Amino acid sequence: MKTKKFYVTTPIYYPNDIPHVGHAYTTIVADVISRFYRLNGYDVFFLTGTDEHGKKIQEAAEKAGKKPKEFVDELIPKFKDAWKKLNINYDRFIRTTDKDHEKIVQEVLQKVYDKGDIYFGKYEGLYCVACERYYTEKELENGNCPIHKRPAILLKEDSYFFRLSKYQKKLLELYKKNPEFIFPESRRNEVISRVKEGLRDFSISRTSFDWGIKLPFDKKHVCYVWFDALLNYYSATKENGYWPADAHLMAKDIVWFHAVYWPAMLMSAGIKFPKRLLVHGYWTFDKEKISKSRGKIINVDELVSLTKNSDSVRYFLLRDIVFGEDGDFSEKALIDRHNGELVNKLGNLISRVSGLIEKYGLEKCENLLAKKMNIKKFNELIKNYEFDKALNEVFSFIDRCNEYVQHKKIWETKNKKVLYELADSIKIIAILLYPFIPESCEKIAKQFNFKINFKELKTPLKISKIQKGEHLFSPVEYKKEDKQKRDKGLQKGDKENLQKNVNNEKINKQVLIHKIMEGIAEVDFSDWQKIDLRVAQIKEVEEIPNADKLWKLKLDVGELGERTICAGIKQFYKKEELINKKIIYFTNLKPRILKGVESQGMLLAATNSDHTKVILISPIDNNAENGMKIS
RNA sequence: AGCGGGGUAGAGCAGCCUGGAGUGCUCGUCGGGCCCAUAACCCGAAGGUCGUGCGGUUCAAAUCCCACCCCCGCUACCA
Repeated sequence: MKTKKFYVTTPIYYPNDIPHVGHAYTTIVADVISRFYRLNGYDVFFLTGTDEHGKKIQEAAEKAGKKPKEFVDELIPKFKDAWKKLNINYDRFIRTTDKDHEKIVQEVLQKVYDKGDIYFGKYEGLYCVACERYYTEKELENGNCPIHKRPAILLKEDSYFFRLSKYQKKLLELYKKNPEFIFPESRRNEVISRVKEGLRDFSISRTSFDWGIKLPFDKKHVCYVWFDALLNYYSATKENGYWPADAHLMAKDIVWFHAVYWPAMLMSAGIKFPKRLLVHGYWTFDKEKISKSRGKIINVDELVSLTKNSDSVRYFLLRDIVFGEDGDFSEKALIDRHNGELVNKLGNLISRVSGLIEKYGLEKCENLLAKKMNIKKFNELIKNYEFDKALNEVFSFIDRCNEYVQHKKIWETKNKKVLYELADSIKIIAILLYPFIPESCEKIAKQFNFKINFKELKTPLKISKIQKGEHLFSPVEYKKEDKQKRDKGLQKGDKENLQKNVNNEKINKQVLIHKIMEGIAEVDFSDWQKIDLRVAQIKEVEEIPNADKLWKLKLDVGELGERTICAGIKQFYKKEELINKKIIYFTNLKPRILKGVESQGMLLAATNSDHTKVILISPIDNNAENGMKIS
């Protein structure tokens, strides 16, 4: 009989990152899944790795005075060490610089090119001349380069594009036919509704740097990010037969690429799709977004050092949140679970039972206690990725065991049969928990003399000499009183008290709302001063593809030069009506990209409540000069 | 602005899809028990207008529908 295969992946990580709680979570989940399926007799292949190409790496390497390959070679151990610390048992660590990967990427590129799904065009992006690089809207600060504080300009570059737009229908069919393709469902719905809005072709090559895989049909170009990166999943298993993947693990930020780009690429190349994308949320740290710049990053070393136990970290991350949703990591939360659940419940149970057995011994009997553990339910929960609930099942069984010791008063009765039931139950607990906390479970197995596999679950534990041994987990003291946190708590409490007082005094809610509204509506003069309004003249009016409400306007703002904005007035004003008109322009509104065009501010217009009427505001006197300030 | 997620006891959550007494979990608080165990473990108690609407559907709403308020996230050629 052929054993069933199971192939699970993590995303490949950017090697210049420090492995932090987010990376750790994804990778641990993949490890838990792979260990679980292995225990169940599947032939598992577990892939992780790094994404090593691209301009950023090239630049970082130059800065360090190294060749890119040399540079990344030095970064890889950081990830491998992190995974070792967390007991991640992967089968291959793929690097996009691996020769077999590069070869396969080129093969696929050629296939897709031959099919006519790649065409030559121009890439347009926001470019800082001083840095000689493109920035994304997010990276820019008010449209300015974060380093040079000067505006980024729109620049064009030769590039090859992948015809993503061609695959809209086929993708929608894929989602419809395979509802399980994207998990959880909310993500699936999100993707579907966005794909329905239409797809834009995406650029797959660059000529502005050369640290990447060369396009087989044009050696001047190197393959750019996603096309190269996504293919790792396929290239790692093309030869060994594990493809298609059963589960791609990832955080929600890269769902779009995996749910849209990836299957479209595979369709084009005539390759089978992966079966499932497992999408999880973000981890915050003390309720704040994890970011390097704000110093809110918690790396794997720190993570493990908090409880000095990698199993605690693995346990915490899987137990604390519902898979798919966002979670908050805090030292206190980790330590609370470590002490409360691992030390006091599991550790203590092992300790007291092994101690009693050492003193009184065992006598075989039927394990009635085991009926309280629903193994079938546990398995179902894991197969549905409900790790928190699965762990809860085991931990309530641990509670039942602790209760059993208590109620049976073993220290008085010295009942060897009851002790046997407990020992056999501990065997069950350790086997079930093994995918989550492998190191501790192996210790238990050694202490109680059984093997960790699913067959042993049903095989009664054989009698052997059991000794008390060392503690599985040591309690950790949580010391620091975070001032900030206390302050936050106070504020929150105050707000609630206020609300309660308000209710008690039975103030008319309408009056209250009115008062609040007034408070919000009041603006300090200093707030007003932040707003820069100017007279501007409309110089050009252009269409934007696929935009039925927007005009792209070029404005002459006098001393501020020329600016481009997108204005939602297409339905109200014709081109001719706008050209050369003087308007009032809000210059320092945060720029944003609308339909692919950066809008650097907005114009002022009057509008009625349902927005069916829009009237431009214009200086009453036509000799108002461009760039004049409104104050 | 659009889309998604959330608002349940002092704190953190689950329950909602598939309606059935506010059910459950963890921490904290209070009382008791036990002495095998890592100051652990066991039993019990207090504590909630389930964001708002005396909103709608229903015999029945935390759960389904509608409106509103507040928080958080995402908005694609970015690792």
